[in-house]
Amino acid sequence: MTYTIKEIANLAGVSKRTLRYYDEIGLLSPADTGENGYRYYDQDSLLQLQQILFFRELDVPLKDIQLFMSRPDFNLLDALEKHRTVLQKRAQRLNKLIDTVDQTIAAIKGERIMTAKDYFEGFDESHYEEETRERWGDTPQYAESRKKWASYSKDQKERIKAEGRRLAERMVGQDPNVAPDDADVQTAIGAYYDYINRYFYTCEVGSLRGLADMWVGDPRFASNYERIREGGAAFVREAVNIFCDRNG
Amino acid sequence: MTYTIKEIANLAGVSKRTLRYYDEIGLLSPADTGENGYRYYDQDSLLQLQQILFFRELDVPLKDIQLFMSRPDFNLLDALEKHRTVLQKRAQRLNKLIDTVDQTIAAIKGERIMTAKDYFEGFDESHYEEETRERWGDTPQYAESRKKWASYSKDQKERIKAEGRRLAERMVGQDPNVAPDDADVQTAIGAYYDYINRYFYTCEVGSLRGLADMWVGDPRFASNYERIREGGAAFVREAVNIFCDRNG
DNA sequence: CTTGACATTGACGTTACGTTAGGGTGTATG
DNA sequence: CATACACCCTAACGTAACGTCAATGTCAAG
Repeated sequence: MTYTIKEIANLAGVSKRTLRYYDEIGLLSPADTGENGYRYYDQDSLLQLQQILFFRELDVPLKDIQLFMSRPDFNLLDALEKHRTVLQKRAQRLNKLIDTVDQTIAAIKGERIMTAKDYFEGFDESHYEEETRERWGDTPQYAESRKKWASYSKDQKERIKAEGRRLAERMVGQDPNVAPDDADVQTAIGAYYDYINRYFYTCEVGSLRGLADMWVGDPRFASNYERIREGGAAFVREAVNIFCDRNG
Repeated sequence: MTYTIKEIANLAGVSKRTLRYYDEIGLLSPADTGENGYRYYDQDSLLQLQQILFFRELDVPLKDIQLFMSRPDFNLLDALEKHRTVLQKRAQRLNKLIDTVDQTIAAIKGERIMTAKDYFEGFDESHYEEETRERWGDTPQYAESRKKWASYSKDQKERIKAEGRRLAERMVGQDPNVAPDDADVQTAIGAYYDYINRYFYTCEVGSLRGLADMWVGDPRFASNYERIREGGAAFVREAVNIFCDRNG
């Protein structure tokens, strides 16, 4: 199923201009571009756009969204659960503001005394943003990947993302007959490890185990891996564990 | 009680730059400016800033905020109650988004089937903004005042607001001895009526009754009027009724 | 084969500030 | 009395995330 730009715009409730802009900055490229230059989106574009809109809703700058979603350790389920808690915080904040409205009304009617501070209860959201940043990694690794990422051009980013997809696919092997300790597979994992260190953040070999665990639950990886072999993600996890045992 | 720019910024949780900017565009001028150019704010500034922040929270453009708060029919209590309902709508919307998160998680786990539209439930807020506009008068009068307002320079706006305050004060009379049907008072009301028609929107004489009713409950007018006479707002309302009876 | 609803790429405009840069002010302290 | 230091100012440029033309190409339907 493919969608024209207007269809996806109507579905998601965003403007066509927004989608072109997201394409322009490399945040959301169409799945396919026709001979005529028309943009065509697919099912996966929809999920990506949904993620983008969740981040945007939470006031994350588009550049950061791009980084988060490109990082090797980005995980859909994890992201959704983070969105959930931040959305709840937001709802709490709105209720605080409603309280402030009520108190102000009462104060105007003379039924209540308020301090100057009370009039602004709920407005200052700085500590919520703090939490968001914390959640999305205000860690040294995050800082590092952010810095690196900022130095890449749009084309470079595009190429890095593509390379990530290519390397990820190589890890599952060429055909269903190879074993997890196959030399090619192990080499591919090493290449992926280098990829992370080169383009994102410095990490230990052991960190790969966590990533491999994630991939098992992530439909974006799973569906790709299943095309090669049944239980593709589990296979990669096994291979990664072997790699870590040998090189950790 | 006066506040320096830093004090008010800390109280409200906004930046000093924001306050300077609001001064620059004439949205919130300091109560007083020192010889040295320092901005000094007072209690009333706090209430005004709170209003601004409520509007801003609801994504109302600063230009519109300025118009709304300058209009003769702006009423604090009314505004607060409108904010309240819109804030509640927002909270509902957030809950919708949380639902969408949960559904998406369930869909990823294969526990649920979603249509393309379902993935974006809660994002499109256009109809909420519609409501906001409706509430704040997507009426011919609103359109008129908006158009007029847009044509004024910053200085003109400043002068118009000042004239409004001046005319409003004149309506309560010079001293506690004059009667509501006093010639000067009635002239002042006529001038205020002209003021509305000239600078904001075309209205019937009878519309003044509604305004006068509002003023009785509005602390900003009340406190000004009380300085001249006890029950100043009620006095003005009576005078306005007489004016409408005679000129309606 | 034209009409009308689609699509495209520039390119400039806008909002609401953030961010220096360069400099004056006010008060506490050595 | 100087000097540190925390505060204030204006002026000016920069930015994010699009909105809004303008000029042009494309495609399905009548």
